[in-house]
Amino acid sequence: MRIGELAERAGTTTRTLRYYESRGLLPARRAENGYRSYDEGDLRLLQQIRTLQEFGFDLEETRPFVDCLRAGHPAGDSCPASLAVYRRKLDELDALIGQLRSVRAEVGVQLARAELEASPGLPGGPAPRCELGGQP
Amino acid sequence: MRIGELAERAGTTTRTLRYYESRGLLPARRAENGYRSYDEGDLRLLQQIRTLQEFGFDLEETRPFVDCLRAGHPAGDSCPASLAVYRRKLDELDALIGQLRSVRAEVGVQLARAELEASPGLPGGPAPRCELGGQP
DNA sequence: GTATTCCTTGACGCCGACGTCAAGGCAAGG
DNA sequence: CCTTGCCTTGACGTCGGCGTCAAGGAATAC
Repeated sequence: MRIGELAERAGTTTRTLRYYESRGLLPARRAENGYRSYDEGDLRLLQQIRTLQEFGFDLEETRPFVDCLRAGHPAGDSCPASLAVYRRKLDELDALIGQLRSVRAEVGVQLARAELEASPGLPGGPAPRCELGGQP
Repeated sequence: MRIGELAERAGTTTRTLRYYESRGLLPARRAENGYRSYDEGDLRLLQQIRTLQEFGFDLEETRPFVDCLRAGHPAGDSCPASLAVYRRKLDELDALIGQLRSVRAEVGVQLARAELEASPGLPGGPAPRCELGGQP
């Protein structure tokens, strides 16, 4: 099949496929007229790449999976190098999620504090007195 | 004070300050010789920007806080526009954290499955038979 | 004077994963 | 023949937040 059909079947664009090829990730055979030519195996490679990309993997991180498939293994993650990428990604995700939760908590605190300071007294009720060390 | 001192006191670089000025975020008065001139108020504005940046706010998102401070309010988040940014950021963080947790779970599942398929039998023990529908 | 250090503006570089436009080739249909 | 639609390579643009270099002016120390 040609590049347009492969792109459509994988839900991506021809530009993306040429980009992958330029990165050495998905090289293509050539027809006599110079057109790129792909087969079902290439579609599987491409689907592997796209799946990992959707998970937020860098292109370079998908390379072990692609190499693994091309080496004849049944799945992209049948090779130790792919498992190593999985594990590294899990660590990255844990670290990132931890940071984001920390930031979320801090922003939440700031919002609560700012809202309190912005409402010195609500209509219909007395404002709570929350000064420190107070026995009035 | 001049740009170098302000940058150092805020823990950033002169390039960054000129960039902020180019974005209209932190304009500077000029001394007679053309040098940028800042005061303690500018340091406070800059600290506000830097704090939010460390939280992952875009530069544009810090603008309401800076405007609020410049309008004479005691804190950058004393204004409704700043609170709105806080709330929007909280929503963004919640969404992002949710996505990342989902991805983390999925990657974890893939890793576990791939590890299982990679170890058809451990040395020292019989491999667990987990085929479907089996009464041997 | 001169050496040093600060300051100025301007402009290009970077990163990742492509988007977009340009100029042209090739195949098929009418 | 002409049009349409696919394909080719090449090259520049995008986004954010600066880094880095270049060429030159200004203030201070010696």
